[in-house]
Amino acid sequence: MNSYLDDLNDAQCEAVKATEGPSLVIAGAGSGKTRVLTYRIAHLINNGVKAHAILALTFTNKAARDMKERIISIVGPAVSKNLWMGTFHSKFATILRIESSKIGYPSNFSIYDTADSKSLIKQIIEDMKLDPQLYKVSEVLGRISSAKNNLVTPEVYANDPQYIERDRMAKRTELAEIYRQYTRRCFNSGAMDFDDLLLNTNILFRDNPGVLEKYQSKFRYILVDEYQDTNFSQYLIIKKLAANHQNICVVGDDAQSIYSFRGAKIENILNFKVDYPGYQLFKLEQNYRSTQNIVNAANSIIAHNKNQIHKKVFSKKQVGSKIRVIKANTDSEEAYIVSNQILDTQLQKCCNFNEFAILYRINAQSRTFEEACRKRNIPYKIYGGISFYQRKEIKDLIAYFRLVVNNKDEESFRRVINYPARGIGKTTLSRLDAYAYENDINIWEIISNPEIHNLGFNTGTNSRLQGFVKLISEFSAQLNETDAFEVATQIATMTGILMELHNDKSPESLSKFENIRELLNGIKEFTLSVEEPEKSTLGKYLENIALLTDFDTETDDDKDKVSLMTIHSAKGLEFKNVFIVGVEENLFPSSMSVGSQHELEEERRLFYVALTRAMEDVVITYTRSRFQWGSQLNCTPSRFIDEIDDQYVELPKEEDNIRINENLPRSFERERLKYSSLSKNKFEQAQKPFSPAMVPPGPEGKFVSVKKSKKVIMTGSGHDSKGQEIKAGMKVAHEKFGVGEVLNIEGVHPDEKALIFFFNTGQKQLLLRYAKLTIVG
DNA sequence: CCAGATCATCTTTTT
DNA sequence: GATGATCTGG
Repeated sequence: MNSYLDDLNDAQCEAVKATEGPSLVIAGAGSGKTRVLTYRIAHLINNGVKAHAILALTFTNKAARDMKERIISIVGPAVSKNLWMGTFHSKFATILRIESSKIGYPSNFSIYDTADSKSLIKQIIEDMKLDPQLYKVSEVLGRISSAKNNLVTPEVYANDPQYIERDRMAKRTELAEIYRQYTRRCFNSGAMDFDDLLLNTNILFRDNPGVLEKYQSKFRYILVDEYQDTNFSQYLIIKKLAANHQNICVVGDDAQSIYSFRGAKIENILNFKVDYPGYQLFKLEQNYRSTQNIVNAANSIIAHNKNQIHKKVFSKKQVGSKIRVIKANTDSEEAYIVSNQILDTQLQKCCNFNEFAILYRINAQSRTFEEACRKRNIPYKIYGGISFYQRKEIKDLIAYFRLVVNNKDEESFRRVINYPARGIGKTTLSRLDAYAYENDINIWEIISNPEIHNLGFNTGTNSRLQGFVKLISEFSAQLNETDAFEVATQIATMTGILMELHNDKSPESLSKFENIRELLNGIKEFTLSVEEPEKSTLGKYLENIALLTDFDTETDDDKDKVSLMTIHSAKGLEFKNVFIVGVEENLFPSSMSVGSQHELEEERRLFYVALTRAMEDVVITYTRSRFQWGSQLNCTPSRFIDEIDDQYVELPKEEDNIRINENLPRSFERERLKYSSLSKNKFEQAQKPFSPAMVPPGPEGKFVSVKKSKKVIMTGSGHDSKGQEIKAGMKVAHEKFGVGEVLNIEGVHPDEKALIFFFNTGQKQLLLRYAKLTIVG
C-alpha cells in the first residue's frame, strides 16, 4: 500500500480511506485531524480525483496554507495546483466575484471589515436621528450579524414576529430599519461585509439553481475542518453543495467549540447523523501532542461540562510534569514572572523562543507582557489585536486603493475625502449625504455628475470636489494597464500622503512613513509573485489582502519569537511551553459569561483549548489585582483552576508571594549583568526595541515638558516642583507625574535604578534637578 | 476648517 | 491607557 498511509494509526487510516459518502470525524485535541484531512486529500488525488474537484474549507488562511504545503509535499505541486482550499470567506468570495452579476453586484465589490461596518452603522444611526445610547453600534452590528448568519434578510427580519417582539421589548424598534438601511447602503456602495460573503452565497445558490448545479457537479469531494464552528449560513452552503454526490467529510471536536458568539452552532456536528443518514463515524482519541498529565488535566476540566459527545482522549507520551499555578500580586508582576520563567526555561531546556506561547483571554492583556518582554530583550510577536492592515495610515492608503478600484465604496470615500486635508468638511459631506439618501444613489454618482446633481455648492467647494473626482478617476483609468505597485506608489505620492508624513519629523510620522513603505514593498512583492500580468492589478491585490490576518503576514524575522495571542487565535496551534495568564474570575471566565450555563461551558471549552495547546509544560498564572481602565481591580483565582483534578496540578503555596526574588537565579543574574552598571550606553542598548529618542537632560531647575503618552526614564535622583526628592528607586505615584513604575532590579544601588513615568493625560510639566531623563517613544 | 486640548467611553473572543 | 467625540480659539 502507499507509503504515506503508514504514517497513520488505524483510526486515522480508516478515516482517510473512506472517501465515498458522508463521513464524520470526531477528533480530540492533538489527535491528528489536520493530518487526516491532508492525507485524505492526497489520497483522493492519488486515486485519480482531479484537484479542482475538491473543495476543502478551513477557518483560517494559515490552516489552509499549511495543509496545502503538506499536500504538495506528498503528491507534488503539479497535480495539487487547482485545489480549492481556503477559508469559507475567501473561497466563497471568489465564487461571488465570478457570479456577481447574478445578484446585482459588481465583480470588484469591496469587502467591508468590522471597522467599516461599524462606521457605516454609526452613520446610519446619526442619519436616522436615533439615540446613540440606546442604539449602540457594536450591539446593532451584533444583531445584524446574527440575523445574517441565520439567513434572515431585512425583509424577513421586518416581518418576523420573534425579532420584532424582541426589539420591542428592548425598546429598539428601529433595528429592522437600521438593518434595511445598512443593507441598502452596502449594496449601493458595491460592498459586502464578512457575513454577506456567506449570506450572498446562499442567496446566489437559492435564486440561481443553474449556478448551484454548476458548483455541485464541480466539487465532487467536500472537506470541512473545524465543523463545530460553522454557523447556519456556512452549514447550509455546504449542505447544498454536497446534496447530490454526498461525498462530504467533516472534521471537528465538540469540546473545542468556542465561536458560538459569532453564530457557530455546536448542533451542526451533533446533527450530522440526521442530515446524512448513511454516514460513517470515525473517532480519533489518541493525543499525540501532549503529555499524559496535560491530557488528563484537560479531560478533568471538560468533564464539568454537561453538553458533550462522549470520547476518551488519551496520551501515550511520557507522564510529564504537573501543571504549575503561579500567583502574582499585580498584573505587571505577573508579566515579570512569566518573562523570567521564559528565560529560565529557555536555558534549562535549551528551547527556542518560538517554543513558548503566552495565551490570554482578551487582547488588552497583551500590553504588560509586551513590556516585560521588551525589558528583558525577549523577542516576541503579538498576534491579533491591531494588525498591520488595521493601522490608521495603512487603512487610509488602502481606502484610496479601494476607492480607486470601486468608486462607489462609500466607507473608503468617507475616509479619504478630506485626508490629506483638502477643505471638504462636515457641512459639505452631510449635504451630499442627505442628497444621496433622498435619491437613493451613491455619493460618487452625485459628485462625478455635477451637471445632473446640482447641489448649489459655492465655486470653491465645487472645484475641490471636482479635483477629487479627477484625481481618483485618473487612477481608476490606469488600473488595467498598470500593475498594482505602480498605481499604489502613484496614489501614495500624488495624494500627498507620503509628503505629509515625510515633512513631519515626529517619531510617530516616521513610523507611519516606514509602515507605508512596508505596505508598498508588500505590493511590489505581490506583483513579482504573480505569473500572469493581468493578475497583478491593484484590484487583485485588494482581493488578496481583504481577508488576511496577522498570521498570514509572517516573515522570517518572526521565526524565533515568543507568541502572544488570545486563546481563540491559538486554536489549531501547538507549543512546547504554554503560559495561560490572567486565569481569574470575571476575566476567564469572562464576566459576560458567568451568568449563563451555556456561555460558561463555552468558556470552559476555551480553557480546554488553552491547556491542550501545550506539548510539555503548562504554567497558569493569576494575579490578586490588575489595572483596568487605569484603575486597580481586585481579582480572585478562576474556578477553572479548582476544577482541574488535584493530582495534575501544583498549586502556589501561601509564601510563594516572594517567589520572584528567590527562585530565579539565572534570569536574575542576566538582569543584573544587563542593568547593574547602568551606564547610559548599556541602558540604551537594553532599551533598544523602544528606539529611544534622546532628549537633552532636563537642565537644572528648569521645566521639561513632556507630551502625552510618552514614557520618561529617569536615572539618578531629582526633585519635583514642590521640592520633594525623588529617587529613581522609589515607587512614585504623584498627581503630577502619573504613575511611576520602578524597574525592579535587585542588587543595584537605589540611585541607579531606573524609574519610568507614564504620562496619561494631556501635557505635563516636570521639574527635576540632577536627574538624567530619557524620553522614550 | 483646523489643530490642539479635554471629555467620555470602553473590553470579550474573529473571518 | 487609548481611542474617538466634542469643544475652543485661531
